[in-house]
Amino acid sequence: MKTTKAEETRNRILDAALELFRERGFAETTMRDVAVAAGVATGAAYYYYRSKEDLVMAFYVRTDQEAAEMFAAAVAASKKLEKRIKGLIEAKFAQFAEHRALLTALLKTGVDPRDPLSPFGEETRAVREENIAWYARAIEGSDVKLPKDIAADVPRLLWLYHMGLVYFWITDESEGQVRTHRLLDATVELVVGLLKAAALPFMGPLRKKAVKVMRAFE
Amino acid sequence: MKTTKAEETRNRILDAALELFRERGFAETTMRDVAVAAGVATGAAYYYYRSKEDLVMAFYVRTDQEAAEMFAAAVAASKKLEKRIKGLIEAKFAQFAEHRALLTALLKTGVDPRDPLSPFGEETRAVREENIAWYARAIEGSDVKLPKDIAADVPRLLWLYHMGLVYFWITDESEGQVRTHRLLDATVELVVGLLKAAALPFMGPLRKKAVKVMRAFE
DNA sequence: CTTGTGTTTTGAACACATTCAAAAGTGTTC
DNA sequence: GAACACTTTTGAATGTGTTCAAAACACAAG
Repeated sequence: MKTTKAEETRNRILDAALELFRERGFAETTMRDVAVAAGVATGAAYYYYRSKEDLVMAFYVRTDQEAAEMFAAAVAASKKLEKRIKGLIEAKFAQFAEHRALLTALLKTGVDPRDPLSPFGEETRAVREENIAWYARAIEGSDVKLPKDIAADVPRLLWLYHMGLVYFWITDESEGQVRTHRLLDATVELVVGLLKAAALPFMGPLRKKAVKVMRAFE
Repeated sequence: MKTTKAEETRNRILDAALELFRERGFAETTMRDVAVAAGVATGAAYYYYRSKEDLVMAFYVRTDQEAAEMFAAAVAASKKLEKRIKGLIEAKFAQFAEHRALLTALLKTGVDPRDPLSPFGEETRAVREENIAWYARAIEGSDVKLPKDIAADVPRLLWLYHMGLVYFWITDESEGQVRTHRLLDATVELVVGLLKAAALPFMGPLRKKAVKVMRAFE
């Protein structure tokens, strides 16, 4: 738990930023505000973070890592893949609930895959792979047995599915994000149903076609 | 074809902007550059366009409208739905090819549905509905008969599918966007196959489930 | 013509993210 | 403890999207 002085400053800046972002909103908070609140000069914020959005990314990474126990609990809670996936995604929502709106800032830069903060880019590989690994664990020992030819790809696909829901959630202004939860309920059923159906003997050709699509994605 | 003086100025600004965007890139072009190139004061650009991105949107709308004949040709070219959809999407790519990179600017603001320039928002309804209508026309008189319960939703879903491909295309840096074309080939087959399968008698329950999902989307 | 009203155009001013050169601090080597 | 190198901190300067109050213009009504 030893934090050097620099670490301490770094955290102070992030904490100050988050507090202001939550109170006032991302766009309404200036980097000067953040610096003042953290008790440092404006330039200091840029010594530790590349951009205003980078602050949000730091928050995202930190929060996502802190969620590890909740993810583990979600997987442990049931043998049913459907429940596990729902659990994982709901855990993520719960974790980020307080700062939901803030994440739109990440969306804006993130849609461009060339942006360092893109969820598909090189820089975010570590978090991404960690997240994908959770879906691999969810499948392992669940009630769904995957055919060999698609097994390697499915965790990545589930991650993609989860990203879609996260996007929907971030932009969902309905009370308590009910709409997202309804969508989750409906689609998770569909997705797992599809995975189960994929194992049926006569589904071989269709799987081949699907695998071909995934290869195009790379 | 009468263009008032104001119209003329408006167009001059957009044309100057596009020229610069193509030569130099969106981020690298300043609004001052645009104004100078168009022979007006900086403020004039903002009299006609709300923002720098709004220039791109104006270009998008204009180009999309100009594509009407190509869309019509794509639908007329075949009775096979698969070919028609491919044709529509390829027509769009062809039309925007020269300014592909430019559209990332729209992505950035567009991911936020609250943004006026979002493809899902109120302001863009007209273009969106026009685009959706093309998919309705593609289905009409094609080799695919849709079940009543989903018929109304399918054009909108195809539009969504096409948006996904457009997103992929915009961000696809492969030579001539081959990867997107491969993805298009592979998925359009899958999509149409799915629509055909949906008509089979025993698919009723699954369709019901799918419709439920669409309702959650609203 | 003159006046008045609405439209178009102007360019300076503003706000804010980001950069940068210089200063201050910290620690290490002799 | 002096000299050096490296890290951290500073705050002024820069660049650019956007706003705005004032001018210039267009044109209708009297």
